[in-house]
Amino acid sequence: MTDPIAAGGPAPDAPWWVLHVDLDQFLAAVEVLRRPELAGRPVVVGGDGDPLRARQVVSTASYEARVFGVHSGMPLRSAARKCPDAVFLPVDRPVYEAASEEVMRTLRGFPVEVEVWGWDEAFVGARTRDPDALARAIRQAVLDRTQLSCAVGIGDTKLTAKTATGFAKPGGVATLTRPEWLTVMGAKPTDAIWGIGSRIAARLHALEIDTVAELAGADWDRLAGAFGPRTGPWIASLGRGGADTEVSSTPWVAKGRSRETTYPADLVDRDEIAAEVRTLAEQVTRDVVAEQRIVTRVALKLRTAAFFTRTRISKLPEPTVDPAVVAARAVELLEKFPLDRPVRLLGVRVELAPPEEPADPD
DNA sequence: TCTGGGGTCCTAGGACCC
DNA sequence: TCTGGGGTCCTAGGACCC
Repeated sequence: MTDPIAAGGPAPDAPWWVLHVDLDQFLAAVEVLRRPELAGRPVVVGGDGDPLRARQVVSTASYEARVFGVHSGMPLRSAARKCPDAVFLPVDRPVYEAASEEVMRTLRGFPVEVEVWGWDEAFVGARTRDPDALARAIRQAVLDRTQLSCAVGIGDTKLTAKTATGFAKPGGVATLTRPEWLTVMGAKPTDAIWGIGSRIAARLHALEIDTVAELAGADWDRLAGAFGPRTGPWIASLGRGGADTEVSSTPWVAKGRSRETTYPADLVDRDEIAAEVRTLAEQVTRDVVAEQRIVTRVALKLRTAAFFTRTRISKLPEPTVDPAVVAARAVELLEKFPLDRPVRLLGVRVELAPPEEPADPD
């Protein structure tokens, strides 16, 4: 029952632990909170909430909906087919942002480092002799303050902590450390590792590396040769439970911002395409100017009806905050595309100058 | 199942300069 | 003058994640 952190603050000479906090079915849970009558019902959040409209996908499904095989990334129409009785709701970003902020504030109430990883996730770093008590205290505090349930993974690296969370879901606490890593993960396929997706798994397979244990035993130079000087060693370290133990409360600073739209019907008219590009460019510029940031590069993304995606990017002669300048450059980039195919998606991304250092008062 | 939107980091290759 | 090597900047694309 002793909880050195909750009871007496941080323990400077205690071991460093990495905790991973992951909110359960976050979007759906927030929606149920604001509409208590939905409790216990299958809830699907995605797109504009219209399950009949094409080209929209599920953002989050409640556990009641997951039972029917509904999961994130699935087209909304498929979800509707699998679970016709589900309640379909539109994505409401400001509400999730506010709920997320409340959760993160709760975490920061502990004497720990808090590194936010999106709306529904954070890493927590702490020196403590009782990480399990800390994890349970965090879970309880989040539940008390926000009525939201989370799972907490405890580890000695970000990777082990994140992996432990998978075993803790929903709403529990689990621990995994590097000494136990191979016992628990060794027999699993390489893409069970956070950071290794289907493409890298396929390339590893070509090297006759199929399991986590095989990856752990793989030759580093061979991996560096196959994947490059940074990616190779990084993949090798993942096979052993990862090496990243750093958790930092330093606020995240965006390097870029983007706005993109998949259109319900393909665009074919050049002027219409240009007008949409202009709109996206002006929007994203307003977004970043509101955050007092300055645009240095402009990228245009275009996806055809056949799902062929290409990007063109260019650096501005000088940084700008002028939506018209960004829009003009984005439209210029459009000329680099043949525009001989129907367009399904357009996106404008801006890259940003590092924020100004706060002025020295002296 | 016809496939969203918003991010990050890494690699590779060409241009250009010394 | 027919040929090298290194460094930096820039763009395109790949891969991953939530």
